[in-house]
Amino acid sequence: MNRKSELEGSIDPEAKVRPIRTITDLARVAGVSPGTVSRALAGKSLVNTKTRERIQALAREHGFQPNQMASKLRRQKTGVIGVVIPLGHDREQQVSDSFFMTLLGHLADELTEKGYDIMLRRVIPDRDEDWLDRFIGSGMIDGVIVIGQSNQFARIEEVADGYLPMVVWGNHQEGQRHCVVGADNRLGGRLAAERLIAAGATRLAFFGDTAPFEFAARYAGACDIANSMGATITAVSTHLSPAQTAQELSRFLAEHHGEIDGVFAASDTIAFTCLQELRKLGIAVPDQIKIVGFDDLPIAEQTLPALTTIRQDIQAGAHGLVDLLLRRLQGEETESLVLPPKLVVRGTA
Amino acid sequence: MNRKSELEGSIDPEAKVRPIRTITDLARVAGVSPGTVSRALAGKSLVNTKTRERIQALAREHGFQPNQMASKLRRQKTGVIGVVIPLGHDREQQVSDSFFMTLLGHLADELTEKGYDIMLRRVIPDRDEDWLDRFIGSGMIDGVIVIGQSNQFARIEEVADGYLPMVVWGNHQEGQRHCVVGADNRLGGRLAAERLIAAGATRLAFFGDTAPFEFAARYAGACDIANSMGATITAVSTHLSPAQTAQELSRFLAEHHGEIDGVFAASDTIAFTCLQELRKLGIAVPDQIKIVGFDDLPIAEQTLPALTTIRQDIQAGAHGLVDLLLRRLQGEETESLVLPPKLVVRGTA
DNA sequence: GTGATTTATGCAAACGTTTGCATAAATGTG
DNA sequence: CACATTTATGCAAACGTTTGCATAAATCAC
Repeated sequence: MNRKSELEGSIDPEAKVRPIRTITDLARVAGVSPGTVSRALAGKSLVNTKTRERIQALAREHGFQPNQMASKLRRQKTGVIGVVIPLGHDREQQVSDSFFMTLLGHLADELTEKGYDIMLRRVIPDRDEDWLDRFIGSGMIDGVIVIGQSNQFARIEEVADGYLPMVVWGNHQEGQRHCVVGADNRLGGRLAAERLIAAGATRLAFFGDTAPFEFAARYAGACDIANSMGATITAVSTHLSPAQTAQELSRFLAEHHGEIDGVFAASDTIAFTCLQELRKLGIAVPDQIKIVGFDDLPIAEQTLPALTTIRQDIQAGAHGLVDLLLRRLQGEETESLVLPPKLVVRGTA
Repeated sequence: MNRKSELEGSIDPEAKVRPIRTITDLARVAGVSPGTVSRALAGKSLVNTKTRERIQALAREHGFQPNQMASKLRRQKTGVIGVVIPLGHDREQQVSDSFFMTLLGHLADELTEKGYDIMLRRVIPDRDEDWLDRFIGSGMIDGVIVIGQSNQFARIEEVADGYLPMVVWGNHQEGQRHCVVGADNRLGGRLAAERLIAAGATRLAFFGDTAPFEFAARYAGACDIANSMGATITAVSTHLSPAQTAQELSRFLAEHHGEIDGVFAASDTIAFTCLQELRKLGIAVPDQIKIVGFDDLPIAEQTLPALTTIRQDIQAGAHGLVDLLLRRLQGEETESLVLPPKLVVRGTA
């Protein structure tokens, strides 16, 4: 390839390297004004059909596209939705957590379909107070989806007061001001506890960190039922990092497995770990201890025994998040969306 | 809230709504020129320490941050890395595929740490020829990471000729021109076949779509060994969507399970499905049929029997991708990075 | 105290679009 | 054919930064 040498003397338009970097360049080539090119590429009807097509063809031929930064700056719109994953209460690995990842996948589908681009950002709120304001105020995004409230409920509430186009995945609290989409975690907790008790358990344990609101609500729901049905329940706090969780569960189960006969795991991931630790200890599931998880991840049906769990419809969740956000972008003050969780009975309870 | 009415006559600075939207606004308040504010916020040493701190404090107080679009436009740098997932050979659900999702999580970690933002884009190349050019030419990103070659090898090669800051996750072919990071898939295939044969299998099957280069290489590696060790191997093509895969495997196994005694699954996900189908059919693993997967996803150790598989170090992969990309952003013409896969023996072979 | 150097700031020109307004050309009306 | 209307284009002013260059102020050397 001796493009460079050809470049100088050449008159062959095919041979010279594309000098068309701006709309003005293209305008020169097309013999029109930049404004016309802009309108033509935007497909506006104000420009003559003939010229429009000619310009579009020219653009295609030269592989030209208008600079997005300039466009966004001028139009004060970015066409980008921020997706932010706060790692508040536990910074390890959470972004790799199956549930969030699956949700993100569906979000990508939904947003792409609506013509939006996605700016993904992980933040560690404990290290950076202004994580949300900074993202919103950056001028890079038209709206934001927050995946998980983590321990940032207060901060999110605060921001919601002055910023409409934000939707959050998480738990719905009575009277909260930010728009949230999520399963009815408390109901889910009730379903789980009901199932455990129906399967014969009376001494329950809840495995999972109760700091995040989602998990706290699940626990609260389970307590509702346990209390009203005469069962006992104790919360065993774990951390989200898989390695830590395994260790914590292992220790707890080794010492206390005789004291419980039913486990409600705050997530399927925790349930899997629990299942594995019980197997190591030689404790039979569901005979000696019953387990109910939460999420219904795809693998839930592939464990042995297959996991009984509370299903969240992730796809519906993603759809809801995007739908509400788009409406908020139009200025509508949308209500939150609470999705019904569903008990899926398999082999562990 | 009667802000509007207060706004007019009010002199109380606390009461009026923030009028500080631009650097010029802040400059007026601070009694300096916009240029100085810009320099102060950028932390440049050209500006007096005293004024710099004063301006920074002022900015913090008003919650001001410079508009990124304008900044990016002016500086001709975006600080954004594009991450694109092409869904070439199978459009269903691939973005939710555990492996890619885990990789994405680690990428997010690495890029965030280096101060880059991430623009995530899913594309369906079959519907949109120019998926890659369009992304690169959009002016929104400084560089791009392509997750998976899919069936787009040729297109990627083509783009690589004229665009340096691109790194691809995938398979390395002899003499290819684009910079790739990925496991040595062929070697991985060899390890898998060796293990199956060492465990006693002689009639092997490969489960997975052989169109993507990664998978093709895994299959080729397995063939190397099968041929040299006197075992047979046949490829059984599946599609990536889990539902389809299950159906395809189910049909194949029902009819042909007697003809094979070892399965090399192109991915752990496929291996899980296979395991499940075999269980349904009452075929013992590993006694009647042995299985080796590929990836070593976290759940691999949680199935029963735990999955024997070929491990890819995803974190190292993500690190490599980012490292190479950053070097290419500096203008360096980096070589590809081939990571060694590792056999992890568990219960299925 | 004069001139040379350093330091801190201001000025104004980009960056590449989009779009309201003005105008020229084309069409229609009587 | 003169005038009113529609249609297609051009002009130029934003959008909000950053940064090279010029200059004013402060420091220094002698």
